Amino acid sequence: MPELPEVETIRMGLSELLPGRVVRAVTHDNPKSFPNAPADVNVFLIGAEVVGVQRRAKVLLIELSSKYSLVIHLKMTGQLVFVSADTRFGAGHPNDSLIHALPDKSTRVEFTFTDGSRLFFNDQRKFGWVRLLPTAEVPNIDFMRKVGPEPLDASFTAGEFAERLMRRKNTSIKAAILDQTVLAGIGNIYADESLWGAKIHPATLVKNVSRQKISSLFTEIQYVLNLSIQKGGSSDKNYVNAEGKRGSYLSFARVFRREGQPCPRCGTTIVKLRVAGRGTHICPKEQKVVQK
DNA sequence: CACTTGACCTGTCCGC
DNA sequence: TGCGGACAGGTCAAGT
Repeated sequence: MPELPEVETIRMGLSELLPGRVVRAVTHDNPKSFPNAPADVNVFLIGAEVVGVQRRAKVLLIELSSKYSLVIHLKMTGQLVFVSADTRFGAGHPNDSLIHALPDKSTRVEFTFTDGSRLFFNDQRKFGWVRLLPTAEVPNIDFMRKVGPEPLDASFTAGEFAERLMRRKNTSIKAAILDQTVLAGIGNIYADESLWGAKIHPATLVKNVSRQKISSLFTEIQYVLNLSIQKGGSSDKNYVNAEGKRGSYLSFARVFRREGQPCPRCGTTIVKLRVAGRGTHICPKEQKVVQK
């Protein structure tokens, strides 16, 4: 669901759509989805102009002229969909990519801008959240202090990757790369895809993965993340971009959700198992658990 | 401290 | 057809 490529796709969309717009009104249906005090919202959100949109790990940051920022985590089923003032929902209209009208029953927060356009935070399962924080304090929240480096930053090296992995040397390699404090942005889809690319069994203990395989995994992680950003991310059920459109990475996926189909490299039937408490997809011939 | 499991939610699918 | 249970998977709290 929303992992680094999906959140990055939304960020790119929103950074074209939001800057310059001024918030006129905010409504929310669920305190958990937007736990801020109403007083803060009235003073620092209403009337503020969007300055820019950033991403860190799987978190979106919408920076406001009030020196506050909206910090948004989509968790599993979150969506951020922008709708212009003249949008008509449904097939046959110029902007008919949205399947149904918004707000819908999953809408948790609705932002209305002064020009009549709107931004919807939809979240079926209510795991995601929106917070309003002083921009200067964002780096100090727990999540930001603990989260690891961005895998697509030019400064992130295979050496640093290996070093950070070794903090989790007695756990499975899959659990380690899903750990956001090791590196940022990997979720279940890109974990399986990159481990297949590097021919590593997800249950292999980190300490038993060779240096060469770790280096290969580093390359594969960057490859699958970049490819997915190119394809607009992975849409399973819920994910859509800032314009309500789906991404197409899953039609290029090699193992994820492809149990019963042939491995694209060797033709062996892909199997699904459970590793680190998650559904996990592998080629059983090419990905073997290594023990030392 | 290192690591694993369960909880948080809602919707869908599968077997009986 | 209805109904219970498993499953989906990001993160944090609680347990071993």
